[in-house]
Amino acid sequence: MAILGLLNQAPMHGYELRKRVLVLLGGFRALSYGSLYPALKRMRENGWICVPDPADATRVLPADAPPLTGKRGKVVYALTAEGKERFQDLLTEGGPEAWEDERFGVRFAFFAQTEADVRLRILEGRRRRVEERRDGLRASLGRTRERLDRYTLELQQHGLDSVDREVRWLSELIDHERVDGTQIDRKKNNPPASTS
Amino acid sequence: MAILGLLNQAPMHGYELRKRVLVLLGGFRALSYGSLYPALKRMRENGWICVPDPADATRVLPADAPPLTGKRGKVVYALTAEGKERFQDLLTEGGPEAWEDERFGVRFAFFAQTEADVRLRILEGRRRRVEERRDGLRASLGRTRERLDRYTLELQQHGLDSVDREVRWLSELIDHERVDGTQIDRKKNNPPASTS
DNA sequence: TTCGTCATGTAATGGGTTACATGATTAC
DNA sequence: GTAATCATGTAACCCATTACATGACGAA
Repeated sequence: MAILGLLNQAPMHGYELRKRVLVLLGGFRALSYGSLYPALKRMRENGWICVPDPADATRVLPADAPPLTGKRGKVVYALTAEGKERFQDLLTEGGPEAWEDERFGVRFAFFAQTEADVRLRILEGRRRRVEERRDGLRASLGRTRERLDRYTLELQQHGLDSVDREVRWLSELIDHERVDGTQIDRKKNNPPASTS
Repeated sequence: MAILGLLNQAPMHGYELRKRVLVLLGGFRALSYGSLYPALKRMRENGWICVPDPADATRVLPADAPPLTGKRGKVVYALTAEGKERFQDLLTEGGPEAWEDERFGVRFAFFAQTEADVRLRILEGRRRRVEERRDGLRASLGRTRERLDRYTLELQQHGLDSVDREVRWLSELIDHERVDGTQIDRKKNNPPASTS
């Protein structure tokens, strides 16, 4: 999704993509080349992305052509129509896939392009998820507080504080969304315009 | 390390181990069976853990024996001498392996059994690591603040706040360690007693 | 007696990383 | 000219998950 979303903003080559993904996800850790390039290959085989001919932008290089052995240059990728469609589909998903830890970050990074109702659904789902974790942690901490050594206690407490903070953050975002949402709802009586 | 450390506290069977690991790591996510049991198998082959005969605790079941097909019971694992040694070695590690994200949590969970100087080294390494991330994030945020949409900004800001909080947490722990450390150093002029 | 949870395990699969190999371009 | 970084890719590997298969035990 990160790749599709970035290519949706502008065509670019793999190396550039890698740096952008890194920033997008908060500089936590870069995608390795051994992961990035095969992914691009697969996406190309799936027809989601293509390599426009630099000499003639109306033409697209065939999917199996350009090893360009010996002299490799930059390979600029662009989204195809299917790729855009696929990205739009991902943008519409509002189920658990969108709020579990692995994807929430990427999902959130493209919130500006996500419909208001989907945003709200994801934020609420995420909050429920994090609240569950918080309650579990709180319960376990309450049960075992006496038996734990200083460090384990410290670790669990810090973990609890962290999820607590995340819940508050999400709640603020949700409140904000609700305010914006009602404002918009009052303005438009027609279905949400698909601003593609 | 989690498995070795838990078995170092008391022998137990796989299922129990799984629950304990979950609590140890802050309830984030349980180890899957497909990961746990093969790991136990490997550790047994390595001679780190063994299965004492329930009928006669002085005897140990051979490593290849107990599929017990048809009627399987609980398989209680215990650390061997080599296993304890291996765990002690892990406890002594104070390099990057100990402060990178993947291991710091587990490492910290066994701090009560870790020497004071190793603890300090790990905490300082960890802090450096998180500070680096914070500075990178801050710089990137400063550079791109104007061009970012509300949500990306919100995400990066929240990330920055999180690492900031972690740095403060680590600093408090380090201060605390330093105070305790000097107190202990004053008391004992002899090398640190190995309180095994 | 049936449902939930305890309990152990394997096989297929997926997704990532590391290490390697190559070469272009830029800055000093 | 040479070091750093840009740039693309492959192959081997590691490690975890999912899905599956089996069965014991306690409570309703």
